[in-house]
Order: sequence, then C-alpha cells, then structure tokens
Amino acid sequence: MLESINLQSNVAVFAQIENEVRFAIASGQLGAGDKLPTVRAVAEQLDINPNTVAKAYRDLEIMGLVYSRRGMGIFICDNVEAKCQSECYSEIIGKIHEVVAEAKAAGMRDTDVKRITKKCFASDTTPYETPPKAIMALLKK
Amino acid sequence: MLESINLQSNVAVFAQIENEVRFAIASGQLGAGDKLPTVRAVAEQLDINPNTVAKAYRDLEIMGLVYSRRGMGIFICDNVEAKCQSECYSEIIGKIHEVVAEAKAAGMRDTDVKRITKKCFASDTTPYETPPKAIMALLKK
Amino acid sequence: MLESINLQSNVAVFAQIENEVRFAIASGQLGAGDKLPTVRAVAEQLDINPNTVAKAYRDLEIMGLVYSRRGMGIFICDNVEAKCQSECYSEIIGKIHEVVAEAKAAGMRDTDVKRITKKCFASDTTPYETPPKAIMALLKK
Amino acid sequence: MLESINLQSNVAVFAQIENEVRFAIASGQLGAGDKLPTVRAVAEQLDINPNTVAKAYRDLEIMGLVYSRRGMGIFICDNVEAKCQSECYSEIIGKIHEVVAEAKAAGMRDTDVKRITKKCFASDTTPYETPPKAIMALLKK
DNA sequence: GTGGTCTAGACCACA
DNA sequence: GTGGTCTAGACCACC
Repeated sequence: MLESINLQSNVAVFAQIENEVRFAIASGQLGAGDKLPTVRAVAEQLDINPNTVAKAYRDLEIMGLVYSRRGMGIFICDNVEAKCQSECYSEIIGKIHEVVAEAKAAGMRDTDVKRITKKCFASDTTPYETPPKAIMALLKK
Repeated sequence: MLESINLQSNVAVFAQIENEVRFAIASGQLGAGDKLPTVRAVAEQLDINPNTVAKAYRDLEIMGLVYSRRGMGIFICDNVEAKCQSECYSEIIGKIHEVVAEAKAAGMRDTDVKRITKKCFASDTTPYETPPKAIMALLKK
Repeated sequence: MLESINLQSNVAVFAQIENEVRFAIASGQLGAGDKLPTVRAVAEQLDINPNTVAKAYRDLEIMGLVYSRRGMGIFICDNVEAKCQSECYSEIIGKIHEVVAEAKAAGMRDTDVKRITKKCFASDTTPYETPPKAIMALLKK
Repeated sequence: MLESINLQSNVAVFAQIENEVRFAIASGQLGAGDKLPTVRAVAEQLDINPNTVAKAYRDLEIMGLVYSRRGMGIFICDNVEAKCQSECYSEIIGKIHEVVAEAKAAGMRDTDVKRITKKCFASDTTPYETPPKAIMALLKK
C-alpha cells in the first residue's frame, strides 16, 4: 500500500503517508476495522524515522479516521468512507483549480489539459512519483 | 505583472515571483532583452524585503532564463521562450499527473475530473489561491 | 572536503562551495545518496554565516545535483556524476578557451601556454588562489 | 577592435574594454602614438553608457598605458609594449594556474588539458565569447 | 541608481 | 537538530 511514497519529493513524508491512507479509505481499499501496518514495519520498509510514521498515524487519529488499541495496533474507524471521500474530493478539486489556473497563465488551452488528463487516467502513474528529474529540480514547492 | 502574488499563500513568495516570470516568458508577455522590474520596485510594490525578490531573480539567472547587468538591471535571455514553455508545460503536466493519480487513488472517475477541469477553465481563479484546507482546519482544533 | 575554500578570494564564498561539491561529484568523491555536511557544520568550520552555506546548497538543488529532506539533511541525487562531469568539464573547457584566447590576443605562443600548463599540473596550486593582481595594485596607488 | 565585448558576460564591461586595449598593445596591434576610438564612438558602437568607456580609458591612463590630449583624443604611450606584455602575461599565467587547478580538482588529466589547449589555439575563439549558454548560466563569476 | 554578497537573527516545518 | 523562508541592514562593484 505504501509503494508510492517518494522520499525525494517536496511533499513531506508524513503527509504522503496520511494521504495514502485517506485515499485508500476513500476508494474502499481500506474499510472499517482494517488494521494498519505497524509503525515499526512501515518505518523499516521505507527506511524512515519511526517518529514520522507515528506522526502520520496520530494525525489520522486526530482527524477521526483511525483509532488505536494499545498493544493491538491501529484500526480504521467505522463510517469514515463517505467523510473521507468528501474531504479528499474537495482537496483534489482545490488542486485541480490551482493547476488549471497555472496552465491558463502559461498559455495552455482547454483541449490541451483535457488531452493530458485523459492520458493520465489511462496510464498508471502514482502520486508523488517524481516527474522528469529536471523538472523536479526547477519545481520548488 | 505581479498582481497575483499572494503573501498569505502556502507557496513561498520568492517561488511565486519565479513562476510569474516563467509563465510570463512562456506566454510571450516577456521576451528576449526585456527588462524585469527592478528588485527595489518589486519589493516596494509587494511590500516585501528586497532580498526576497533578489533571491527569485537570482534563481531565474541560475535557471538560465535571465541575465543581470550590474547597474543596468535584469534582462530576459535570448531564445528562452521555447525552453521556458516546455519547462512550464512539463511542470504543469507533472502536476496534472500527480493530481489525477490522487483522484484515481481516491476513487474519482474520469468524467468527474473532466467536469471539474472544464468548470475551472471557465472561471477566473488565479493560481496560489489557497485551496480548501479542510484537513488543516481539523488538525488545528 | 572544504579545505580549499578561500575567504579572501575574489570568487564568492558560496560559489566556491558550489564548485567544491560539483567537482567532488565529478571526481567520484561524492556519490548518489551521500549526505552533505550540514549547513551549520560547514558554517562553523569555515566561520561563515549559515545563510551563505544554505545559499550554496540551494543553488545546487536548483541545478538538480542535490535534494533536501527537512530534518534529515541534504543528499546527492542519483545519476548526476555523468551530468556533473560533463558540466564541470565544459565549464573548464570554456574557461580554457577564454584564457587561451586572451593569451593569443596578448601575443603568446602555443609553446608558452603548453609550458606553463605543464608546470601548473606538476605544482599543487589550489583553485581560487588569488592570481597576481599587478593591475589592481597599480590602480589602488 | 572591440568586436569581442560581450554584454552578457560576467566580466564587467569596463574590464573587458581595458583588457582589449592592453592585449592589443601587448600583441603590437596598437603602438606608441596610436589614437584610441573616442568614448562616444565606442559607447554608440557597443550601445553602452559612455561613463563605462570613460572609466576604462581613465583606468588605462592611471596604469600609464595611454595619455589624453584635451580636444584631441586618447593616445598610446611610448614604450609600453614590454610593460604591457609582462603584465598581461603574469595575469594570464595566474588564470592558467586557476583553471588548471580546477581541472585537476574535477579529475581531468594532464593530456586532456593539453589536447584542449591545442585545439583552442588552432580555432579562432575570442575572449569573453559566451561558451555554451547553459554553462554560462551555471558559471558564477 | 542598479544588482551582488554577506551577516545576524527571527520563525517555521519536519524528523 | 535539520533545512526553509523571510527580514533588516551592511558594504561593494558597476553604470
């Protein structure tokens, strides 16, 4: 589930983890009662600081999406799919607004964006994937 | 030219300035040999520290988009429109990839994204407008 | 690694740091994933302001040679050795062109330049050593 | 004579002018009593501020290479060829030292530098000529 | 007046 | 403790 975390991305690692989980809930891959991988397991798998994972899980708990049972692990709450979906959606819509505005500013046309979007949907790109490296370098947060 | 800089945005001010210039070059508003507004002028107009502007201009120089002549000002390099366009475009395309991948991960459908994109293009949103930050709001409670 | 930085040089300190790193990558002393010394460590070692180091590191990031992970440090990007080598080389070649052209303009002969070059290679001069500034000296009288 | 001045170069314009004259004297293109082009003529030809030219000529006068006769113009002094040569030479030797040291730091070998130098001597590059633009951008003073 | 460089120090986000 | 960003202000080189 965490195969698309990118340590070189400008997006903070903890935020990437949070999003992964939220998107997984929104799309039904994770459902009520499902157990998240342990903090230690994730930290080892991604070779990151356990605190980073812990922070992500804590944030998710604050958002009311997961709950922890001491000694048992961390589990998805009931009835969060809808809430998570609407949150994710409004967030994504916000991002679309932003990128479309930039596209307009750079002189792109409606049809260009449509064409690209279509192609993206067909392909299997993952979020946080580094786009062509040269661009990543230029792209500052 | 700098009317869409947003001091409250999450995007760093210097990065906004860089993008403004790059998009202006990409869309033909700024051409080879054109002089950028002086560091001090921009700083006064936006009421920010001159160093912030200088940093943006310096980055643009490292990127090879502008060159500076001491005592004269800062000017757009020759033959950068195409380069800048392709850079801006690939950057935006990268972002589209990212957001579309997120949308897919969250279970959105092709048609949803298309519909939103269309609406965005019709409206007049500017980049850097803070997108809905439902989660941030939650976290701060 | 930073033993040849010269605070008295005409070359800006931050530029010297950038070059040190770039040459270190080009010559294989620094490889993909290696961690650069921290901003603060370098600043203390050289007794300069941390911002000066930060600027150098940031420039390197814009050039696509390093990436930063907040709280972790700054690391060499993958696959930059070749790029860096060719860049360093073409840069140096450019400088050689320049100095040879000047030598020709001043009436030097092929053999003169060869002889000097040979001697330089044998000696252990470091870059950024202030070259004889006969004219500067004259001007200040 | 001033066809190789490059306004985009990092080298200050006034310094380029000074060097042009000094190298021309060293190589015998300009001799005792020869008249320099007027400040206004140079300024118009290069599209630069007359003050810049005036500063270059003033510096040359301070160095004792030229003298001005009010209303007549500026002329090369007697017996400066040898002096100018030795100055130019030591300056160029300093630069060779610098670039060779950088070449060594970047892992170049003796033979590489020799080969390049030879090729440069054969070609007709002029000083201050912009090397490949991308490099120029990276190359900070 | 222009930009270039550096310092000192603040505050923030992240690990 | 790590880097990121911004401010304030200094001094210099050039035009």
